[in-house]
Parts: sequence; structure tokens; C-alpha cells
Amino acid sequence: MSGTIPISTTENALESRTLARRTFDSIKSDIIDGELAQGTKIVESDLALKYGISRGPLREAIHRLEQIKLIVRIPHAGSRVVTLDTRMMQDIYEAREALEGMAARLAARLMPDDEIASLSTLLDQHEAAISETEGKAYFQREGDIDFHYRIAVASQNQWILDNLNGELYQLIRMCRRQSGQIPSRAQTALSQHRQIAAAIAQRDEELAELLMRRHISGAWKIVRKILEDQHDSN
Amino acid sequence: MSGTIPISTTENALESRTLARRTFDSIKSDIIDGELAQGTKIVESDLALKYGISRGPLREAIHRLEQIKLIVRIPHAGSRVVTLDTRMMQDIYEAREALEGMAARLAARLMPDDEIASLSTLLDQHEAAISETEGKAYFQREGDIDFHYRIAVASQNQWILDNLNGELYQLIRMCRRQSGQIPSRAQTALSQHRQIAAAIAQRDEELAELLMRRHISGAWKIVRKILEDQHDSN
DNA sequence: GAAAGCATTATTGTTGACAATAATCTATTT
DNA sequence: AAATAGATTATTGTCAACAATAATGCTTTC
Repeated sequence: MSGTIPISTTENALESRTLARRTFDSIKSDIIDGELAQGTKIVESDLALKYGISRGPLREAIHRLEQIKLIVRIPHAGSRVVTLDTRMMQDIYEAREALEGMAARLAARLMPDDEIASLSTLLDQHEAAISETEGKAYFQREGDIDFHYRIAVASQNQWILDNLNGELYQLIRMCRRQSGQIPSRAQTALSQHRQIAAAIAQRDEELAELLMRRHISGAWKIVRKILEDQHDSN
Repeated sequence: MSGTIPISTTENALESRTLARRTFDSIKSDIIDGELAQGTKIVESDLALKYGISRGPLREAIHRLEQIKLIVRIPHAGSRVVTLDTRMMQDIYEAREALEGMAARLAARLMPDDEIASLSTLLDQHEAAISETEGKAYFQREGDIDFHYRIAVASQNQWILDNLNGELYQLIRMCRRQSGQIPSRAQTALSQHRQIAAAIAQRDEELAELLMRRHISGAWKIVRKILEDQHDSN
């Protein structure tokens, strides 16, 4: 297949102009990818050295990471990489359910016809990718986020888009990473996505919201189950 | 009446230890109260002088204000106090509807019985305050936020609580300030609050969420109407 | 007279040094 | 030996100077 699936939904591909911004991006990736392990103590001077900058911009980066909850900070006492516990993950999934449910409702109201068509095409690509890669793998996850991202955009609600994109999706990525390989949910997810897209195409706001909420709370139930099993084995 | 109504729901009354934090609080108040008008150009050196600190902590304060969307900033180009337009307000109310709807649902599931009783007492106090002050005035507004705040706490969802408290409620205050005196909605709001409290007491999650969402979308419709009228007269 | 390019200036981005705070360790006393 | 008080050290908070960037206004040319 020549037409590759758009994998990354990361916001501004245009290289960040400012040092603090670039460092923010770097550290963010390092945390999400697990290179900076959860709970790691953050020492400003050490990190500044590591990233080859002075403490000023590094501090700005840390503050921003604190805002998106990737770092927790206590005045004068220092900061650590967040530790995702079950409680926090549940909070995130609940918030996501509320926000994306609303986004789906708004998308059903506002999404232009051509974008709906394009959404359908995206799902076709996902289906093709599933049979190719046998359902598992990295692509499913990013493909999933792609779908959700498009709906968030279609909601035309900047606040919701910003919070999903800038904060919740990052944390969701970490959740998934932590819960390891999720059993092949790709087929289930795809058919749910199709249902949601259909509801949007029919301009059925109520149904679109309902289906999206079910889809997300279903995902949470599976993640929670995995976490419980992990916990039992310890 | 000796027992005063708890008016302020502002988070940490304990004086902020760090200069950046205190300055953040100061500027935040100044923006919400309108002393720093919307759209005002922010010049770091000027503000640092005004608040009697150096640019370091001031910068940190500005970055935090940017995160809660009270300030918009363009790299190298400077920053301005946010200008609330109708579009942004709608975004905020929609997000609030989704989040507080979910909070009401969770509160119906999780709120302890004694807190539910206390919620009812709060509404009694509000009723008393309404007849005293003839329905209008400052107290209604803060009383309203008090009610919503309690439900957000009862949701036991830290993410939702943080976002409502740290960001959305501030913006809502600005919206209200901008739309001027709202016609005596106190009675309507109170009876809606009572209905929501009743649904929570009955542990009816579905109804609690539904009523909360109606309550908030109703509030938005009124605010929007006022804004449209203002716009027409220009 | 208008537009384009250069120089100037105002403002933000970055740095390293200094001050203040809190955690840690040691010594002394009970 | 345990606990407390003090000193020490590591780390964050604050500052003022310097560099880089973009906006502004002037001059020059067509």
C-alpha cells in the first residue's frame, strides 16, 4: 500500500522556535516512551545538564509538564515524574468519556459532509491495516487516536480539542503503555468506530454521544481488568 | 444572620509561599475583576515593575496564566489578556456541561449521606439569602459556584475538579462579569439546584446528569441572549 | 508618491550567579 | 541508646545582565 496511514496526530510539526518549547517536547516524549520512568525524581540542574540548556528554559518546560500532569511538583521540595495509579487512570477515562461524548454530539451536528466521507475512508484504511498486521501492534493504537482526534476537531470546540490533545491523549498513551499489550480489540474497536461514524452521518447527536461513551467506558473496563490482574500477581 | 454563607471557593487560602505563585494569584484576580482589561498588551518588564518583582517569577506567573487560558501568548511576539468572544464562551459552557454532567452522575453514585444532607442545608441558606437580598447581587453568583463546587468535589474525580476549579470557573466568572447583571435567575437556579440535589439523594445517576446538563445549557442560553442583545446595540 | 530594504528600537528568550529554603547528617545531651 | 538541636549540604527560588528576535520607522529608489 502506497498511501500510508496518517499515524501521528502530534500538534505542531513545525519545529518549535523556542528552546523551552523544544525541551518540553523532548521531555514529554521521554516520559511517554518510558525513558524517564514514572516516579523519577527530577532535579533541575541535572536535567539542564542532560538536555544541554540552562535552568531557565528548563524550568519553563517543567512547569508546562506539570500543567499537563506529566510531572507533579511541590514548592521547594522538587518534582517527580507522575506515577499513574488506577485511581488517576479512572479519573482520566471518566473525563475523557464526558468530553469525547460531547465532542461526538457536536460532531454529529457540525461535521461537514466531506469530512464525514473522509472519516469513513479512514476507517477503511484501518480495516485494511488490521488484516495486514494481524490486528495487533502499534498502528492500532495510533489509528485509534486518529479517529478520536478527527471527531474532536469536528466538534469545533477549541477547549475540548486542546484538553484532549494536549493532556488526556498523552496520559492515555501512558496508560496503554503501562497496561502492556491489549488483547486484540482492534476488530471490536473498528466496528464501534463504524457505528459512531454512522450515527454522525445520520446527524443523530443523541446516538453519537451514547455510542462514544460506551466505546470509551468499554475500553476502560478492559484496561482496569488488566491492571487488576497485574496487581493480583504481585 | 450570624452564620455567614461560605462565599469564596478559592482553593488554597493559605498564603502562597513562592513569589511567582503570589504574583500569579494577584494577576489572576486583576484579570477576573477587570482591572486588567481584556485584550491588554502584556509587557513583561512593565508588569515586573508594577508588581515589584523581577522578570523570572513574573514569567512563571504568566506561563501559568496562559495555561488556564486567561492570557494568550505568541512566542517572541508577546502576550495579551484573553478576549472572551461568544465562540470561546460557548466552548467553555459546552465543556462545563459535559464535565459537570459527569460530576453529577458520579456524585449520585459516591456522595456520602452526610454530605448530601449538608448540600441540602446549603440550599436552605441560599433560599434565605435570596429573600434577604431580593434575589440579585454578588452573593447569588458565588453561591451558585459553591453548589457546583461541592458536586465536583463529591465526584471524587481529581481531574474534573482541577479543571473546573482551576480554569473553567474562572472563565465563567469573567463571562458573567462581561454579560453584566443577569436578570433574577436566582429562584430558577435554586429550584434546579434542589432538583439536582434530590436526584443525587435518590442515587439516580441518570437523572442527576440530565438535570445538571439542562441547568448549565439553560444558563448558557441566557448568557448568549444577553451577548446577542449587546452586540445588536453596537 | 509608493514600495522596498535597511537600520533602529523595543521586547522576549537565555544565561549564570546569588539567596532562601528544606532535607540530611552529626554531635551532644538526657 | 534514643532523641533533639544544630550545622551542613543539596536543591529550588530569585535576580540582573546579555543575546536573539521581531516590530517599527526611516531612507532611498523606482
